[in-house]
Amino acid sequence: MADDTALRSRDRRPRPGGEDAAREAAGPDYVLEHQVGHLLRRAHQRHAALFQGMLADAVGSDAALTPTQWAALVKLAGLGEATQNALGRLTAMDPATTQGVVRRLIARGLVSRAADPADRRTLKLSVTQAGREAVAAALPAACAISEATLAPLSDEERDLFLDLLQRMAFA
Amino acid sequence: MADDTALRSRDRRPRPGGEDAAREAAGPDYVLEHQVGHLLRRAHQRHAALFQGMLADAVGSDAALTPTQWAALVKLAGLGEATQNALGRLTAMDPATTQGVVRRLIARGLVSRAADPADRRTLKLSVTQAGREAVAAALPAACAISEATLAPLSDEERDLFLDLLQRMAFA
DNA sequence: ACCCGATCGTTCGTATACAAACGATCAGGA
DNA sequence: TCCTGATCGTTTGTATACGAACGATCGGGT
Repeated sequence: MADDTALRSRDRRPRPGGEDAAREAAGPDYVLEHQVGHLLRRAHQRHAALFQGMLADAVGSDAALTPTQWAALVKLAGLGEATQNALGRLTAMDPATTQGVVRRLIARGLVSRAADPADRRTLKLSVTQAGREAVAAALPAACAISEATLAPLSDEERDLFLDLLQRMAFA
Repeated sequence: MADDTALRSRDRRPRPGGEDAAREAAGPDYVLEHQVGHLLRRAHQRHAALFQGMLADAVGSDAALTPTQWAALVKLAGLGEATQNALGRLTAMDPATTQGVVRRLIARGLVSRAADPADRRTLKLSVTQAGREAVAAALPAACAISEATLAPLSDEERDLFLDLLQRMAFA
């Protein structure tokens, strides 16, 4: 696997045209750290780290939920009842992902499923009493996490950022 | 997608006090769609979809790279040479993730590894000739993808958004 | 009544992403 | 010298995330 076609990476041979070797290698003006995609990924990573740490501190690491699980649980709590795929659409998860998330929530006793006699394809999901208590217990932390994620910005910047981000997300 | 917040909880008679059932269930003022974390996740998803689609159109679905693979490849091309973990740190991947990404890049012949006699723990990575050609081939698409991701925003908004996002990502 | 396209939930395969633990190696100090 | 802490890359396990394919079911049109 270690073929030797590699070790000519640094033969910087300034061509008469004047193009620079590093620019030739990485491309002109393409700085990874300035690309939206990379910045979105890093910001999302930072939020996920804050979420995991702060929620575990608030409710205990054994009762902690992932961001995705929290999204599904809160959404379902607000709906009262929903089909699995419908819940997935409202939380931006595809059916395969939703299946895993819901399965873990059920395994924890936070969500229950029931067959729908009117449509035998679907599953009616609802939040159990333990699920409602979990939402109530985690809610203050969830708010604090959103706060902490936005901490680098001033109040006016937060409003502006959220507005622009929303347009980026739902375009 | 018409989101229906109208679906209220099922058997709820409005109490004389006036408190609403959905608020009681999901918590007051916590609207998932307004949380930074959720918006970051959706925006990141949208970018990933654009990336996959546009890059496949540009270089063919068989030669396409994932956003993470592209980040590692471009970064390594700019460095000329790097250790695996060092490359991971520069692209915000932990060692376990980096290992998988680099392994796939090597399997495609875009990156090569060499032992470092000075430090037998490390692996020196570099971009192969095929890797440099892949970078050159994908670079226009990469720029177009960043453009397309920012398309919902005006020019001034883009600058502002990137500035705020950078502070969110690197705080 | 039948058919046919759409939707439901599931499964498989692949690719991030991270925690945790591991052996190997390095660097520095007693 | 030896020891000790740090770093390197790897592996395992878990959790998103998505494409693709699947059988079951629904609904509409004929």
